[in-house]
Amino acid sequence: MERPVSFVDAILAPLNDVQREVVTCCDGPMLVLAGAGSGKTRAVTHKIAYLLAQRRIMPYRVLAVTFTNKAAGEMRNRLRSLVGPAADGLEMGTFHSVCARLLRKHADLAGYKSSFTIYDDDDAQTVMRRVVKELGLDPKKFAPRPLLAAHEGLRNSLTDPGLWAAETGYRDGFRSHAVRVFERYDAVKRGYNGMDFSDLLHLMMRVLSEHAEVRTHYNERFEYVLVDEMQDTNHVQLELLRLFLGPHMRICAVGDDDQSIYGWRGARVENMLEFGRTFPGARILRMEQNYRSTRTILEAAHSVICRNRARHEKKLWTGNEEGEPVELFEADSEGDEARRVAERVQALVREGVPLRQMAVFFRTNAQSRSFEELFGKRKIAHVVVGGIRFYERAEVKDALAYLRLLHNPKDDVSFQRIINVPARGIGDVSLQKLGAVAGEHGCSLYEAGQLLLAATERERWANPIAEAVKLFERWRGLAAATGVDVLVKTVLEESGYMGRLEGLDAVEAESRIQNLDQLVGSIAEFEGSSEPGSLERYLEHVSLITDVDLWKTERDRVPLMTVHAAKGLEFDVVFATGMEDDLFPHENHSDGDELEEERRLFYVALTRARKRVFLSYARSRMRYGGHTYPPPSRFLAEMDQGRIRSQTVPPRRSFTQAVLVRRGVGLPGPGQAVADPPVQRAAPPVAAASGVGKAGQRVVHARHGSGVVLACVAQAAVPLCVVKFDTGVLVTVKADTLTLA
DNA sequence: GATGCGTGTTTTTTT
DNA sequence: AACACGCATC
Repeated sequence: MERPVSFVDAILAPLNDVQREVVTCCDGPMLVLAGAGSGKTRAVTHKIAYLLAQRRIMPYRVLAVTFTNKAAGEMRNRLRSLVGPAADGLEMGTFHSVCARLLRKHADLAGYKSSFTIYDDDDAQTVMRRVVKELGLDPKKFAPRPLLAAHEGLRNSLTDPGLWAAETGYRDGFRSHAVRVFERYDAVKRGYNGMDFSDLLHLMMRVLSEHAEVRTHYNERFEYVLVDEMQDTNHVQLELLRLFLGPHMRICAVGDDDQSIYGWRGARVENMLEFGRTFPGARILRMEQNYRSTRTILEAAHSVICRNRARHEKKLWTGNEEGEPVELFEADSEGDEARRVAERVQALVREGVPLRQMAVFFRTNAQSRSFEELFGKRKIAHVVVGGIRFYERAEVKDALAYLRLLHNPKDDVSFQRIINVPARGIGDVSLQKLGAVAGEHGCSLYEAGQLLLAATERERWANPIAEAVKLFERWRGLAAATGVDVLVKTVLEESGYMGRLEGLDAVEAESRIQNLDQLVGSIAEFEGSSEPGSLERYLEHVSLITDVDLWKTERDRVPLMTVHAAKGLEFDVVFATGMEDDLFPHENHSDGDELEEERRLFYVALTRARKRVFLSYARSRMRYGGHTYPPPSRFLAEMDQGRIRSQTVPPRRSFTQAVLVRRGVGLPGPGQAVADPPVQRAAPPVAAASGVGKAGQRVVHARHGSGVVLACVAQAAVPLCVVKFDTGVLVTVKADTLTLA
């Protein structure tokens, strides 16, 4: 074998032919269709190294967009080992973090101050609720969640709200009211100097498109742009790419249409499929050799994904060994499922598989609980990745709200969150009055508080506020002079927040204190946190970080996560759990394009595994506060049955095949049967005069029409039923409002 | 102004 | 089952 003779040769040496082409072609637009496990991260990393070493591009002239901050971090680490400290100069991160960073410089052009706060979903809901109330709309009809979803959807797809409101079928005025809400929502946020996630993308786009000089600046600065996970970019993100590039078109996008799982968030596979039209003259390369999984796993995954209609025909191949069959087990309940998974985990540990090389996947966060409980009992070291995020815990948010307010005094959301926590005698009435003062002077609540503090005399209600502001002003001085680590500790102590928790001798207070300690610890770890002026960087960091980013892979614990969170990761052993037909595919996505997305999600789950896959489903599961008895997932039946080893004795014809036949999908090839038909045990009897009270019954409701009972609970005099109506809505209603169909 | 109870809604996935 | 909100009470 030839020895690498130069640095560039060393970059190219470990690559296969396609990868090498990806790395060395740098002149025009390029799209890489990279299958799961085909070494795309390696290709992209080496390409960046090549750009720096061979093309002599300055690091800060390269923009690399990744899907998560963790991916960016890992890429940077790998680059460090290739090119050294030059890696640190790259402009790299998620669309959101890159935009946030750049917007700090151009905030004025977007009508903001550069100290803007980034609102998470929770904060955004608070603002939305306030707006709905202010406009005098019915908060039941205009719930914050759906409004935010619609608002974000419009923005991500670059849809004009006016056109949206005028769409036929929505003449009841709901949409036009909604548009008024959106406008006010945006204005209020701006007044608070706060941005939500979609603002980061949207405002950046506006700044670039409306200010030619800014656009030209970045067109010239970014000589090369790389995008990972192109299949999960949305309309604004594509627009941002075009604006960043300008005329030169030196872009390399990497993606896999089979792994597009964020359609619900506005992601458009079309961004990838129509890449050649968007960027004329694009080279399109395919990476179809898989280095990750066994042949069995790839075959199994392919046998399911190939049933999707909306996809490019392609098939991964591998030189890896055939490996073990995919194993399937059936459990009685979610507790039983957790028990069986735990047993396998322990068996694998005895075989020498490290815990961190295994992973437990599920479709919804709620499913993590049974695993957490059981793993805890069995002393199996584990970590829940995602779910209730660390930074979303109330006490952590409180602490951060203090910091945010210190940095951005216009942030009324943070102000209201903590001004009376701990209690300082500032109630709703005082806040109303303070709000009036703020309205009079056209300033924020905190600024109004500053006015009160400065006033020579004031009414009695204003005293507690002035006192609080006085305290805050001192901390603001401290913020300018010391690091974030010292600042939080001081704030938590002097505000009495810690003291209040310590006084409360509930078990819950204990864990809150622990979380705050952890927060302080994590701040201390944050790079440069002890330098003055690091507050802004820290706040931006925490706003955009996720639990996946935070997850410390070096600790030997089994990660528990949703399949969405598992994107881009790989493990020796994967447990894909909850393979039931209302959970995975999710009941809200059981046909059409949405079903195809669920199938891709299933494909993502399987292709995370290097060596082994264990699938499991439960015959009964607690959901919506009652029992459900879902059939096994149709994906199990779609899978090449020859690749499955079932732990239960196969019957003549499997239940899953029966499901498939019933659904009119073709039977899988002649294969081994899948599993016993689940015994449809009768749900515990729930009395109802009408005879309604069992999962599975078809019922009729006066308002919603006909539907199916998913679950029943007999907690009140009249049992409650969770009904999935044919219109698609899921509602909890009293059993006596239903009649049997 | 704080606490507590009852009621209604929610749960899909996340930057 | 878990949570948020509203209302009533202390």
